[in-house]
Amino acid sequence: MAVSVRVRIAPSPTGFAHLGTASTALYNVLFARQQDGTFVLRIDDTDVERNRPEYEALIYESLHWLRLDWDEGPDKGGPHAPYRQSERLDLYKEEAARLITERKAYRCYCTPEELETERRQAQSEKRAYKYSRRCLTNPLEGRSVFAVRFKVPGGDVSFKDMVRGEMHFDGDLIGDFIIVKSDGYPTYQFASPVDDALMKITHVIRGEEHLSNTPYQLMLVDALGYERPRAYAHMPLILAKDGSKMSKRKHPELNVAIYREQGYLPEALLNYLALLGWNPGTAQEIFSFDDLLTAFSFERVQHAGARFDWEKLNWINGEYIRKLSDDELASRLRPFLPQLDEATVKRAIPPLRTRMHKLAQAVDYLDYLWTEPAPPTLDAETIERVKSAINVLQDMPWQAEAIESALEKAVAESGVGKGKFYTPLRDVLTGKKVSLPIHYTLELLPKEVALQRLQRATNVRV
RNA sequence: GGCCCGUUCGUCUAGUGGACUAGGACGCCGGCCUUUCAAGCCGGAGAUCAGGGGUUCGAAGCCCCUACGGGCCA
Repeated sequence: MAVSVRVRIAPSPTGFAHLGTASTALYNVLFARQQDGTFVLRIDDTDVERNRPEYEALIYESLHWLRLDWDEGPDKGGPHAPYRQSERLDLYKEEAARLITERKAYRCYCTPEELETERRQAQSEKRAYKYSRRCLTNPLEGRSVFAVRFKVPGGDVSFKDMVRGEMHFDGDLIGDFIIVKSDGYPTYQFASPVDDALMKITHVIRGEEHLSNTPYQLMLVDALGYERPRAYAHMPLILAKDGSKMSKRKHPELNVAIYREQGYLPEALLNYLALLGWNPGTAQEIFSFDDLLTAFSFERVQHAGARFDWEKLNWINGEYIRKLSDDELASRLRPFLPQLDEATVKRAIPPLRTRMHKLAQAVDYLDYLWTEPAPPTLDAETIERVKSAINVLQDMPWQAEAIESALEKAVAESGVGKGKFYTPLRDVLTGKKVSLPIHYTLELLPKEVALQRLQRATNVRV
């Protein structure tokens, strides 16, 4: 009987929730659900300098928003608790001690300066640098500060990558590396495979930046006598628009929170993320989560990094917005329009829905409802037209279609085209060049307010 | 410096040796619709498949080299 699949993500709480975390989480969740497996959230918070508990909360928040829920984690518990690496330090120490007794690791008392010298020496001789093993072969006396190094066994290290196929690395090229730093904290290279093994992770799905770390971790897994994960999957990186690596400072799109703030729908973001680096081999572009569940496979994942493109995301998001029911759209819009009551938001939806690629744009179309625009200066001719509009609107049921036909009559009588007639009205009502169709612009405003804005405009002469 | 991964329209990509005059999507351009802006519909431009050498009757796809980009280790 096959052991059930267990996957995990292990984000570090070092700042805002990262887009890469969302992307990796998506692939993990898809695989877990496809395999009827378990998705684990582990917090990698061993970097005491940079980690903060409030950042951990941001990770939860973003994953919840995207509905990428986990089965085990620090907040949920589970059979392999604790799920925070900072609470597992004793464990890493024990395992490191075990390796030392078994002579698979050793204490290294070299100072950073000494190591730097070694490294430079190697470089000047045009040799690939590997630690000299001085502390193994010729231990120093009288020092107390040490790190723990893994005694790399070397040899061929192979593993299965679900994206790239069979991978081979030459372990002889890898020098003895540090697994416990001089401050007593484990390195990523050590804590990660230890936890994966102890948490019975069967498939490691992570970003491509970890591909070359894999042989390090595998040798450690073997040395510790653990079972290796059944397979890995190294996902292509998300790159900036110019193909460079994204940085927190220069690329706000790394922060998952901004998508919510700007009115991207979580399901649309997920759809876009799935398409960055993966494709189904068909013409389909829009995928619900369930669609992804049936269509996704690692064989169809791209091997090269993909650039992030706002335009395509905007299009996908617009597609999702247009597909939402009126009620659903209204409720999603509410946080963006606290100034408006529910009924008004609902009435705004029909003309609004095709005009947004993100929800925050509703504000641009509707803020005239709570912000009085500056009255424009009109010429005498235009004022006459505004007056005729007032005239025809005055005894009118305040309803879009009725307004439209009334206005059309006024346009016909004015002898000018709709454009010439409506543009000043739009300006008077909203102060903008772009708005919803004029009859909706009017209808959404309370009748007295609309008439009063029009009236006021007729008083300002050139 | 060593090792690893990559390179098809501006972008995401299809492509697994003949169906490739290299297909789709976003974006762009033009038209229709139209009171503005969108949406929608119709049409168009856009890729000597990073470069070179091989293998083959035949290469975007296989092999080698080079260039460039990215990652990891230090």
